[in-house]
Amino acid sequence: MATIKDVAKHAGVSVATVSRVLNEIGYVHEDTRKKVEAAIGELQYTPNEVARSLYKRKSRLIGLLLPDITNPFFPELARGVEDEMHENDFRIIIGNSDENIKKEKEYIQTFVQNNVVGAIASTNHPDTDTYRKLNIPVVFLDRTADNRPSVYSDGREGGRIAAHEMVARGSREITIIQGPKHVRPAQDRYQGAADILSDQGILFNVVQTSSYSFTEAGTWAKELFEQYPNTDGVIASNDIVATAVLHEALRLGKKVPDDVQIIGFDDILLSSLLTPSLTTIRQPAYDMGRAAASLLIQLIENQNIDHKTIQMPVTFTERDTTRKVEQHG
Amino acid sequence: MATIKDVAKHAGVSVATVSRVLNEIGYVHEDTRKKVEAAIGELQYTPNEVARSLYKRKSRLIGLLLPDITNPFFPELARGVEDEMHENDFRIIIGNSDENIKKEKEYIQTFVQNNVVGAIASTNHPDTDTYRKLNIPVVFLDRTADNRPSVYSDGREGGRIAAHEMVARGSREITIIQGPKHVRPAQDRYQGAADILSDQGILFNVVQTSSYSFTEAGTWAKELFEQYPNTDGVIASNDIVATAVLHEALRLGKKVPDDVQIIGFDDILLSSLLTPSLTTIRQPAYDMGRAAASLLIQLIENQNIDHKTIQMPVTFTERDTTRKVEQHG
DNA sequence: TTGTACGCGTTATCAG
DNA sequence: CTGATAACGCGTACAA
Repeated sequence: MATIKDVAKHAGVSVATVSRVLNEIGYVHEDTRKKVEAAIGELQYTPNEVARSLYKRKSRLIGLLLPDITNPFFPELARGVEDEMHENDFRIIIGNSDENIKKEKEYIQTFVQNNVVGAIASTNHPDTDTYRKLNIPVVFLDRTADNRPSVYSDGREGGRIAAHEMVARGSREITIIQGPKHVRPAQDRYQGAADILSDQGILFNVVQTSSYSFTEAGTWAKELFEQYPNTDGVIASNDIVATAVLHEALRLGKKVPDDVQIIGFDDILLSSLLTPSLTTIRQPAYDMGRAAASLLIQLIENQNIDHKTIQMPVTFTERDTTRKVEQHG
Repeated sequence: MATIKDVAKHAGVSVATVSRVLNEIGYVHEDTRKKVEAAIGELQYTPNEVARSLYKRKSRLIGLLLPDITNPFFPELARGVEDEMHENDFRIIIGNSDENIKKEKEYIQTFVQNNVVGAIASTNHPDTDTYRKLNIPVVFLDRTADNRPSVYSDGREGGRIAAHEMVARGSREITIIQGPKHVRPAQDRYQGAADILSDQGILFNVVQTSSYSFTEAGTWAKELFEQYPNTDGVIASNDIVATAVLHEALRLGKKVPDDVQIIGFDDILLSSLLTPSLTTIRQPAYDMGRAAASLLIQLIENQNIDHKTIQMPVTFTERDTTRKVEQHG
């Protein structure tokens, strides 16, 4: 790898001059600029980001911490982040936390050790010292923190919509799957749904789950129908769980949506491909990723930020696990 | 952030001594070690990886280049890489290439600018200068390169198995979906299947596709059944395409697997959840990621490598888009 | 308009 | 066993 020194020698100038043309700063004569540029071309020189980073105490790297890239929801998020960052010449160091505080802390630490200029984290523990003591901007994505920059979708509203639509379509004994207690968006969804149902005086059961793993989801789905065999509507905490419920319902010989309606959350690719295809509350995952990246960049560049918190809209995506509502005049 | 200098001052020693205890190199008196360690603890000091990287001209970072993390096959790969790397204290800079040579080159360049010690790339263009001129080890993952370190699964054998099983289950007018021309594993699968079918003198059609996007897959699926309405067996280039074919077949009122059998490739989560669930040739994606990471680490540490090329086995995963073969005595 | 020299935080060499 | 100090590649005062 050629260094700035090589370029300087090759062009017959000093490193300072090379640096000037590189960074387009200060005055440099047109002729010498040409020489330098020629040298850069010949040597195929590209600046060493590490040296830059050391000197400036900041890199062009940002850290992205996700629970598990293997969960279909997160790649969308990640891709949104990546695209926006790439367009702005930032690169990404990525890590999977498995919702494990220790791993999380470890990653955040190596992020700072590598001089990242900011981080995007999807964490359930935004209020730990890990983040509080950080002196780089952090945007919380999906999993929210009060009064901290964050991008998330309106889970509560999503829950409300789900409940509302399900009732409108005739379910009367609804079961809400509550999702992991420590996962805030899951709780928001639950709350929203529960509120509506309570308001309308409609009976509902609650099933608590503790992870998003598909195999475990199957177990809970079984329990659900054992405990509440008469459930005629299930509001799941996400599409993975909804899928497990759908499979179990079908396995039990129930007709979906006639015997039991199901509404998921997220709208991952899978959802539209199931048979019957899954009605769900869609989160704009890709756009959330982009928004988070965009917000982080603003934070990094210290621009004035109006809204440090961005809530994205959620949309009812009607498919075949819910009944059609009659079109009256 | 505390620096080594701060620690030195705090402990009343020189930076050299701190460096020694940090790196456990050379002699250092037990007492002074204690002092230094105490200082490190109090100041919560962690070494600046950037400075280290600058001096040593190598970091603890590796680059991971994937076509598109949004394609369900790649997160598995990525996770395998990440887990293995994490266990060995390497961190990952990730990039999506979209199979775009320019983007690819750009990423590789920023990888080296950041002093990565190695890279894992899933690329269709391993033979470009981008990689040839690189003086860090690169492991090619999934997409293979001759005579270069690589990890891939046996696509040819997979194709053979698919053809064999499909014939054994009675299909007589088979259509092979060939997958993008520039994607080597797709061509291997095609070749394997075509070989078997030719050998056995069985008629087959070929449909060529040019991407793995799901929406486009739908179009090809339509074309397939328009052109070859009597097809009674489809060997798809991957599970995404197979899913599109399944949907189209069902839409046309065909019975699967009675009228038409379908075999996919990869075994992504989706496949087991479809109705009917998808018979497929499974690739051990996660393990492939881990193997690639492991191989790269060996390359980095310059250990003796016996097999620079690792071919992973592929397994026939029988589900419900193929008929059951009779169990004779 | 250009060059010299220092510092970013570390490691390694070489005296002591 | 420990401490100065040069060097890694770059950017920027400051001088010329």
